[in-house]
Amino acid sequence: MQEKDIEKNREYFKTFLATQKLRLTNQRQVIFDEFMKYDSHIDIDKLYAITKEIDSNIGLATIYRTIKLLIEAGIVREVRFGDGRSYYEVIMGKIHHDHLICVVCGKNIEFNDPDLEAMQEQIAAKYKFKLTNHYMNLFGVCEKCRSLGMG
Amino acid sequence: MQEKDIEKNREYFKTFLATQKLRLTNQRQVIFDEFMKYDSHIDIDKLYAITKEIDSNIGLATIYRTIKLLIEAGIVREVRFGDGRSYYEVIMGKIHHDHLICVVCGKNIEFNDPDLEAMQEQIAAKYKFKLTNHYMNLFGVCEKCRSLGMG
DNA sequence: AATATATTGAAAACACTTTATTTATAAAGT
DNA sequence: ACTTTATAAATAAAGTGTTTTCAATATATT
Repeated sequence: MQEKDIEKNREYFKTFLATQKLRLTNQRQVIFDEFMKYDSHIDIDKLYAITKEIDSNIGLATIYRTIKLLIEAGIVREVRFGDGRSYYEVIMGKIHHDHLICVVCGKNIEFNDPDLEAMQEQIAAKYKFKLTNHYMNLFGVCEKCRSLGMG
Repeated sequence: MQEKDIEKNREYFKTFLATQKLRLTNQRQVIFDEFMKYDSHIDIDKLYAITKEIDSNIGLATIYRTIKLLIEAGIVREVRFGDGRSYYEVIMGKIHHDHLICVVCGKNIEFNDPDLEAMQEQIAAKYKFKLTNHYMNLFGVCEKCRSLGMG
């Protein structure tokens, strides 16, 4: 993400905390910053490892709690790729994207397709739903893995 | 599902077990039958409860193990709706469907859209992926919940 | 029948996540 | 500044859902 987008999100997070009468503690700042800097979906362990390098006695529970806050604030969302783990990614200030995952090598491509987005809206409208969010994961085998005969 | 489709799947499951040198035990039969009869995504607890009524000392571990077999056989797939639980649904002998979920009341509509399926194939082709499967969940608020002012 | 193999339920182990408790920190009041 | 009060933190403990272990049992093969 661009620094100006990060800055916007930081302001939003501050406002969110303020309205909830919560504090912007140092731990929350570190977690927020490292999360925004990381430019892809990240899992708890990775985020824990990264933030622990900045502030060595940050707790795992605090990571969980802060991520929950970020989700509540609408800055972040949870995504899953079928490996049982939860991943988190920034959504605020970014255009929506879906995932295309290679089941052999695990390569994970983020893509955006406006036509697809439009079609999803149409489907929702057909069932008289007002969409709030959506997740789409396409699983397959990438070109490289196919050329290596792996599927 | 129609009984003839269930029968087909049963045959397939039997063949699958045979090729793996596994046995079609009574527990596996009961779990298979109840799963097929249930006409929507089901979670472990529910399946456990249902099968336990048929055979009162069926174990939870056996449910997990049998579901794993059914997934390996390609008869069933796991789906998740963001509530932390895993659900399972029959895919063999049914056309693919996606899910439209009301975030207020939890209503879960299964829908199939051929145009959408085609578009997914196109996207995969663009990235030179060979699709194996895909999951799409649309989250929103249904008409009823909106009319009640719940979102 | 004897032997080998697969399957089971129950319990233990496991991984991920949440909650409870005590301690530390920050804000507000004096 | 100093005390009071409230909030957040780390750590540890508890809670989930799922998988694995294990001894006992059932099924198939010789």
